[in-house]
Amino acid sequence: MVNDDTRIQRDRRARILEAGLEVFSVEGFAGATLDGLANAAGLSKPNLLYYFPSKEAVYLALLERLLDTWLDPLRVLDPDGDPVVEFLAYVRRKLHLARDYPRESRLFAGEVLRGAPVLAPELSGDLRKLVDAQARVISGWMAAGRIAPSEPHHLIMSVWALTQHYADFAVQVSAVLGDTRDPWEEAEAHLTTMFTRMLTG
Amino acid sequence: MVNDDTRIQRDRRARILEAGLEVFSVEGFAGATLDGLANAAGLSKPNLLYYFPSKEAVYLALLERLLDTWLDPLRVLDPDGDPVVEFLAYVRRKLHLARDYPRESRLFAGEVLRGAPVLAPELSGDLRKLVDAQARVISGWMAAGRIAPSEPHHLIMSVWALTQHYADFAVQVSAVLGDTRDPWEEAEAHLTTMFTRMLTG
DNA sequence: CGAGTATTTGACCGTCTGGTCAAATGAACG
DNA sequence: CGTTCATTTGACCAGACGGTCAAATACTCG
Repeated sequence: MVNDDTRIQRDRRARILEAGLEVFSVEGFAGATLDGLANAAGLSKPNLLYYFPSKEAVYLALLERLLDTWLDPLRVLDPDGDPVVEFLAYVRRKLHLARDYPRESRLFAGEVLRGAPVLAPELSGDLRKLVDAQARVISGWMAAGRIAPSEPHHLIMSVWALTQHYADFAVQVSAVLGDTRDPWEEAEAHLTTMFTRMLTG
Repeated sequence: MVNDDTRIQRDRRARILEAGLEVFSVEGFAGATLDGLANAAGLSKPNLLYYFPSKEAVYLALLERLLDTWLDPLRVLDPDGDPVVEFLAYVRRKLHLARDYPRESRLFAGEVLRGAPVLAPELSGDLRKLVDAQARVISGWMAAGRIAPSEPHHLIMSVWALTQHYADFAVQVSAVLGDTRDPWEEAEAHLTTMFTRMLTG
């Protein structure tokens, strides 16, 4: 049969990856167990291993998929648009990404925290190229006097640091703000203010 | 003998905590092993357990000690000083803390990432009080028109997010900046610029 | 239906891990 | 020196963990 990917295979793999996201993002790679993974996926352990050869394979597949979903919305920075509008749109996109995909954010954070044993090559490869490209656009804006000068790479990293913080340190954010407030809504206002001032000098 | 803590006990406990910091900050609680811990401390496993009853006890002792060293330099915000100078000094203090104690920073980050199973009470207790106090000082400055208005809690969290980022995501920072640059020096300049603009509107 | 393949599972295994224990060693002191 | 207490250790254990395997079950299609 030429059919290489049956409906059931797609379904099981998807469920395993979903479960993996849930488990790895909370327990970390070391803390997660095959039993827990299988349980969260609603499968028996050997059944899970029928679809992925090992725990590490699930983790790898997850990280691989992550980088796509994660970096893709960040590629668009139109050099010809209004710099402040463009940049603020970028900030909002990144913030919404953290808000809507907190597990992905934490999974990524956990990897990098441990020294990125798996993701290191991607970081100094694809990621760096992406940042360099955006830094060039921003540099252009600054050179043209359209936004206040600053260090573009650090500016971009500031966006990451600030947006991811709300996802990765959600517990701390809630503890500090209290339960009655909406961190994400406030974050959007705050970051808008902050980066507007940063860019307009 | 009235002496309840011999020289050798202090030494061993200190070595264990030092080893724990090294190991837990890289491997996380789940990833760390007693053997690895004992090895890093230069002790045999049962010998380590002679000083701490369990792996968790080492972790707990570490987190407990952490909060002191970690939050203490952040208490000083003089309401009567120059707001921008005061706040920038705060930022620098926090940045140097992250630079000089990256393992502590990562240990803390790992805890909070996993939902702060241990530290949660402290976060909504001591930490929140500390932040509230500082937020009040900042609010006062804003009300007096001495700095541009913004949300004080988020302003403070921005400092944390940005400074810790350079320690917790050091691998990513290096990957993005390349090996020839000095992240910490650049970070200090960048954060000075950023928060100056933020505060002066 | 029946043959053949895809999927699922219970039982099992070797290894690692956190932790125990009794015995050995070392230090202090009269 | 001998006694006493603190420290250290090799040997050990029970449970968890990652992973295997052969057998059972479900599914597909002629």
